Amino acid sequence: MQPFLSDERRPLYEVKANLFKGLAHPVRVRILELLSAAGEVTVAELISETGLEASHMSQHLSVLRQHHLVLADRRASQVFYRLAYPQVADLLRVARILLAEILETTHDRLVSTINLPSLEPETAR
Amino acid sequence: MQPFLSDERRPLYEVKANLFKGLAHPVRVRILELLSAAGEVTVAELISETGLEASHMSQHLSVLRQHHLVLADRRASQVFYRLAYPQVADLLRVARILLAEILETTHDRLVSTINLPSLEPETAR
DNA sequence: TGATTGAATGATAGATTCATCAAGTCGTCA
DNA sequence: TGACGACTTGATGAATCTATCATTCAATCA
Repeated sequence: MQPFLSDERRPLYEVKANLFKGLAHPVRVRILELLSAAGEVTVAELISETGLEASHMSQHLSVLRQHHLVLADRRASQVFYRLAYPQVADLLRVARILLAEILETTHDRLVSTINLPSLEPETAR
Repeated sequence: MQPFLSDERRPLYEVKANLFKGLAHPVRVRILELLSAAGEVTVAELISETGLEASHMSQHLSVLRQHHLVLADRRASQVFYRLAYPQVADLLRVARILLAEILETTHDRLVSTINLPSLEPETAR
């Protein structure tokens, strides 16, 4: 495993693919969205919000930390997480825009597939 | 496997994670970047550009198609690929911006780690 | 101090993804 | 037609990732 970007000679597309790997899990996306919305959240809140087992949550948070996507700091007995950069939220936003486009197009295609090749004559109308 | 977004009741963060999965491989990022830059590229060009084995390239192209990220069309004996949506290029761009930010911060931290806790007195200068 | 709660780490089996090779499809052209 | 070039699909072992359980660490408080 080498989710780090330490090696500056690594081609950009590898580093970029690596970033996407860090985002490639529903739980991690969910975490980042919660942090985007709330600014700062404790692990306990993340757990109750997602229903995940604590150690499982910790593992995903660890992945996000290794990818430099979130920052943690401990205050008293709790650990608070937040986005490491506002650009992380930008990335999620742009992804959502792309998905909206894809879903719309796919939906349209589906609808026209249903409507056009019908062998029956239009009923009523 | 279900890289499709057919199920509209699926929570958005799952669909989003799935999108990122489609992007989570250096070869696929590379392909998308080539398509972003050139508009339209044949499989043969992608192969010679990346040095990949044909079947391997095909598999990655298949993943990208399933994720609705690229479109293929056959003209004569060759198959041309292009981005399915300009927003795909946007996503790559935003990722690059985020990475630049991360790399800069990481680099700065590294430099200050090297400079500050030095026990030696500054040499010459 | 010892017990308790919040969180991280280690270990591991099961699931997914990747790279490679063999085989198949589709179009062109001799 | 049939042989070749351009791709795609299928199958498979190796590598990676995920979910779960057990253990450990860190801070609070009785």
